[in-house]
Amino acid sequence: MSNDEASIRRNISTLYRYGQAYIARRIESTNIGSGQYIFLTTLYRMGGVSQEELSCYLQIDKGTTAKAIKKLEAGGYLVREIDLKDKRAYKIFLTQKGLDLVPTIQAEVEQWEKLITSGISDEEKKCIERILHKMAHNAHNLNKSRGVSTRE
Amino acid sequence: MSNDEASIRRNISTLYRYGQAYIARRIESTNIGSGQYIFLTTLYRMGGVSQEELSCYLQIDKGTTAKAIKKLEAGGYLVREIDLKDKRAYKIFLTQKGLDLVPTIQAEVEQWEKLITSGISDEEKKCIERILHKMAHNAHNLNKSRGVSTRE
DNA sequence: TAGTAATAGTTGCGAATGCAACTATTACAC
DNA sequence: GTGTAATAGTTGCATTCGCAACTATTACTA
Repeated sequence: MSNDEASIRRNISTLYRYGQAYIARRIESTNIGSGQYIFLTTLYRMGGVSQEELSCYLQIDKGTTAKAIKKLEAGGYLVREIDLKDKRAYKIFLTQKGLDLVPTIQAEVEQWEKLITSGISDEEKKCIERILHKMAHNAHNLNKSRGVSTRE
Repeated sequence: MSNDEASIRRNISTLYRYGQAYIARRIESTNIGSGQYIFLTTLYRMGGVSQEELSCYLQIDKGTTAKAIKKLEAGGYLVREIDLKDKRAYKIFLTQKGLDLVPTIQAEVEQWEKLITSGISDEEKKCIERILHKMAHNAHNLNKSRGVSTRE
């Protein structure tokens, strides 16, 4: 207990905060912030989804999603079409401007991962990817089983 | 394309956000938020340090530290004494109220780590602790080498 | 010793985020 | 069908956080 530097939670915090700052700096020439790029890269692979689906997939609050999508739409990076099968929802598509930007962003994200995994073997990288995914999954399940008493 | 769900950065983000929310819920009966508890637990082990030392050790911006310490002082969890050897700095100590609360917070943090590492072997846990620490270290060095140079 | 650097801390600003309350639409009872 | 519950999205509020500009003190240097 004396040495806290191996704490999972503390290193997660450091990596998250530094990662956000890194991406923000690297794409600051666009008007896209660290809170929006993840939606662009996700929509690149999953065009036509709704905000609800984005929120669920990325495990991000739907209010946060709404604000990010709003900014990206204002910036001309995506468009929203009302889903005619469910008029509450939108179907979201990247514009050409959005599509053009994604490779740049992806390169920055890959560069970040490369930098922080410097000195870490491919095997260890596989290991950490697998375990991080499992931990995130645990965290998500934990959250689901909380509070909402009517379901699950 | 490539499945993005193993992305280090995405799972780090999920774990950070869910972790913050978990701790906030678990200690909401106190008036301590998820942005302050880390200072309490750190001061428990390192009493008498300055805000600068806290910022450096936790790798948190000194402005953020100042605000957290201010709240904790207002709540009566710690006191600040001017360092007579350097009148710019304070030496920070937990009060009895602060000391009494730390075990409760530590228990919640340990419970969180236990919950998210459910189904993960001790060996894997050691592995992830070591690699996360290394990645956080890389991130920190990256940040250091940025500001020093004048270019970019 | 005077003048400049660096350092410790504070504060204001803005971004990212979650939560809760709200509207509008859809789904499901009956 | 009517009424209630669930769902998609919006918005306001509060918290966390980093950055930059600022003050006060200390360290360094010429």
